[in-house]
Amino acid sequence: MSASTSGKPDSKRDETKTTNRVNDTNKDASLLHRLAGPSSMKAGLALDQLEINKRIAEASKGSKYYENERRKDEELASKINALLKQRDELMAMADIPRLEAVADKVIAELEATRDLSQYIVHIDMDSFYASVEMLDNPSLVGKAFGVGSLGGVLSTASYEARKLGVRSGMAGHIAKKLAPDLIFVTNHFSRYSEVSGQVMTILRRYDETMNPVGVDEAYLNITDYCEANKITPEECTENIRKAIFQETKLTASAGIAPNKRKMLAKICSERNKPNGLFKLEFDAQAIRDFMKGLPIRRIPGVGRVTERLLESVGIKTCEDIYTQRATLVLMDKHFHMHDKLEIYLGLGSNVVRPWPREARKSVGSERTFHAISDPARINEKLEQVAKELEEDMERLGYSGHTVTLKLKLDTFEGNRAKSVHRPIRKYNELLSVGQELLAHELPLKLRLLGLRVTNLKDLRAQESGIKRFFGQTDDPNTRPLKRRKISNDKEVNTTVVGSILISDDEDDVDAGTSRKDLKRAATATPERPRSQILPDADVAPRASSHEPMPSQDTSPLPSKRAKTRPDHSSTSRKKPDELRSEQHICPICSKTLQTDNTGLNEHIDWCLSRSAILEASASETLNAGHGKPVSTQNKAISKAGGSKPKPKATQHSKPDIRLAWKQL
DNA sequence: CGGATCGAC
DNA sequence: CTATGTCGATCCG
Ligand SMILES: Nc1ncnc2c1ncn2[C@H]1C[C@H](O)[C@@H](COP(=O)(O)OP(=O)(O)OP(=O)(O)O)O1
Ligand SMILES: [Mg+2]
Ligand SMILES: [Mg+2]
Repeated sequence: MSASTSGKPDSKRDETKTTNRVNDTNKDASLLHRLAGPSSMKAGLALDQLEINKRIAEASKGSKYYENERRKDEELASKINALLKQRDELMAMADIPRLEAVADKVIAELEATRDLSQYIVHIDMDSFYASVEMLDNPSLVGKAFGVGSLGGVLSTASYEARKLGVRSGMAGHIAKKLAPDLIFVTNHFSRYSEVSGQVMTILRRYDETMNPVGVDEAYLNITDYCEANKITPEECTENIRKAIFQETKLTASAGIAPNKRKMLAKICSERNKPNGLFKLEFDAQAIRDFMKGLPIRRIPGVGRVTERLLESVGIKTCEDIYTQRATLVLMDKHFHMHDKLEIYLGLGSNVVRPWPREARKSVGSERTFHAISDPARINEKLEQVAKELEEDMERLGYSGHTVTLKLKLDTFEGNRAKSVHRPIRKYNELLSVGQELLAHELPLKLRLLGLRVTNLKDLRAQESGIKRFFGQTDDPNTRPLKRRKISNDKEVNTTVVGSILISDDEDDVDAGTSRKDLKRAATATPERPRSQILPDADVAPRASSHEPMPSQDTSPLPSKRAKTRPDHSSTSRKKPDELRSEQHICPICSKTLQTDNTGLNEHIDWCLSRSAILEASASETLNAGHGKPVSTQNKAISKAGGSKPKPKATQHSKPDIRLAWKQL
């Protein structure tokens, strides 16, 4: 049961299966597994993994961090026990063949939606931060080093260091135990940002709508490019990798597949990590075979906790998803059958597009320091955080309406957060709100303080409708972007009449600007009392304009793209891609529904139990309107009275008791 | 809607 | 002795 909120060392990536098998049921083994995360790469390492885990456990023992992890691990374990108990009860009564039939039907329908027409490429730079560091300091080449600090956490590590078990997210001192000769190199975020900009610029040449994900990776749809230039996807991708290498001297790995996120292309790019390419065969059967052997943990979105949950019901590889489909149907609420079946089939979205500014939902800043309880000193930390946050908000061009305070006790546990509403923009506002929230919690010993603003207002967005004289501070290609919900604000135009607008703007990435910042050190040592003046430390993960990219594909924006992708759009229209918009097709009864997600789920629940009860035969006939055009889509502008305008039908909070009774 | 969890880079 | 920072999604009540 590995778990824990705080980031564990990067695991994922491991082939040589999870060695321990005998100890697997052992509590210690699970905790150990979580602390370390499977690592190892190719063969060779398998043997060492147990030893590595052991050393990590030894080094961790006794620390508060470790104790907190252990606590979480136990919580998860009991959660799983409860889940299994429920499953056993349900399975005892269930008509398994029927449940499997339900899943099989969904599988058949999903298979029918498979779209192999697009060439989606995922590009990911190799050990990015580490590679940039080697670029700037060639003497590091061939050495085992980590980027970060002893006493801090590592952002990443060189491949030589990885061979010894060192990973992203690993505490420096733990890494040192694994690799006594490990070299520590400090982060240079603005450099990474700069290089990232170069890479992204190259990628855009192959696909304007290229979709960056973080600083070192991106998705591209090269279908048009290949067509126009009469080259194969492999050639195109190799050209891309060559261009990146020639222009930046860095290597990247790539994956080519018919869909991206959550699936194939991304998985393929990791297939042969160091400087390689992997293209999946564009054939339904080949894809299904490819998926079969994959450990579910390799699926983006499946982390330690989910892995544990699935493993508890016998699902370790994607093939097991099929074997255990009855359980998935039965406990859909917990296991999301639909998503899992898509994974089993290797299906996924093939929509690639950049992230619009309006998609940002929050801006925050937080900081870890050696635990303190003195209110005055805590307040200083709050001031720092507030100041940094104001700078970021200014730089990014947002103001916000709600602020939440984040705290972490010296025990690592009990992260707590509160929030307040009120228009926020400047430092003093952030600080005073933060102080209010903090005061309410105070007698505490803290190791972290953070502030985050949500309910953002985009200060650079063209004024809704009428005024938009000011230069385009945004994407040069933005056209008549879809208007959002106009200002439904009650509060009339905040301060800032046009004047202040466009303060600095500078545009996207702060491209190597004269950033003399010496601010927070993400991966660096947590707060060095005195001295510690790293004149260079440009440390600070800049949140460049575009970078987040949630799994959701069905994003708002209408496609304004001039270039058209042949079928693509029409093809994918076949199925509701993911299921988020408004129209859905029930996977059980195939009816088209006009409803939101929860409405759809409710319908499916109803539909499942219905069809089970009434024998498959009658399935078609009865379908009283469910999934009806879902009531009013009230935008709920009325916050005045009881904000409960929605009748919200009966909520069967009953978990999975749907198909509980067996057929009779 | 706020808070806690999970996941990712 | 020692364990980051930033952000999105989802579920629960
Ligand atoms: N947990 C983390 N905390 C802070 N920074 C991180 C973390 N994980 C990754 N990063 C940063 C450093 C990485 O170089 C960069 C890109 O991540 P990622 O692509 O996952 O690994 P990587 O590029 O270092 O190695 P790989 O060759 O496996 O891709 O993001
Ligand atoms: Mg990478
Ligand atoms: Mg990456």
